[in-house]
Amino acid sequence: MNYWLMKSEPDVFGIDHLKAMPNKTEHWDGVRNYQARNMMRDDMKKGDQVFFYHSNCDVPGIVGVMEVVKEGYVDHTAFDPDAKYYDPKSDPDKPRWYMVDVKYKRHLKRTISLAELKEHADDMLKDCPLVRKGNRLSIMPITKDQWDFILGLE
DNA sequence: GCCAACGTTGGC
DNA sequence: GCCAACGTTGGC
Repeated sequence: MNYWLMKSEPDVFGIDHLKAMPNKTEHWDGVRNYQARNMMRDDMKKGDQVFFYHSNCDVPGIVGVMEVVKEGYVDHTAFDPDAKYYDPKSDPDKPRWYMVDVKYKRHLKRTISLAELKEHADDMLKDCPLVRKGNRLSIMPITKDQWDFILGLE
């Protein structure tokens, strides 16, 4: 089993939105970055555990846990001219973008803020892109050690 | 294949 | 709202 972190803006789609979905499950559409795409298409497996991270908000940080319930499949919103993340260059015969389905598991007891995580940027989280300046990856792998460490902060 | 220009992300 | 960092685009 692998571990991940996925970012989303709470104003657009936050953890409470996910929890409110039917079956507490939603497809993670709209990712238009190749690195993140590759992870969803190739590496994220059913049962993998995922941190839900809130970005672009008052207190950016990890707010909860979710689980991959459907592995990478074509992000059809790329073909929809009315969709926010429409990509005219993505051809249905040769799709460019993929997504996974994730299911809400739980909120953390408290938000583990980016500021707090950065306190460990030189030791436990040294290799975690999240705490590196200028990081813009919206999906990133988390090692088991990092995962356990972060949950230990809760 | 290089790289400048541009757009986006996301913390602050 | 600002701006640093970085990915993408497109001219050459």
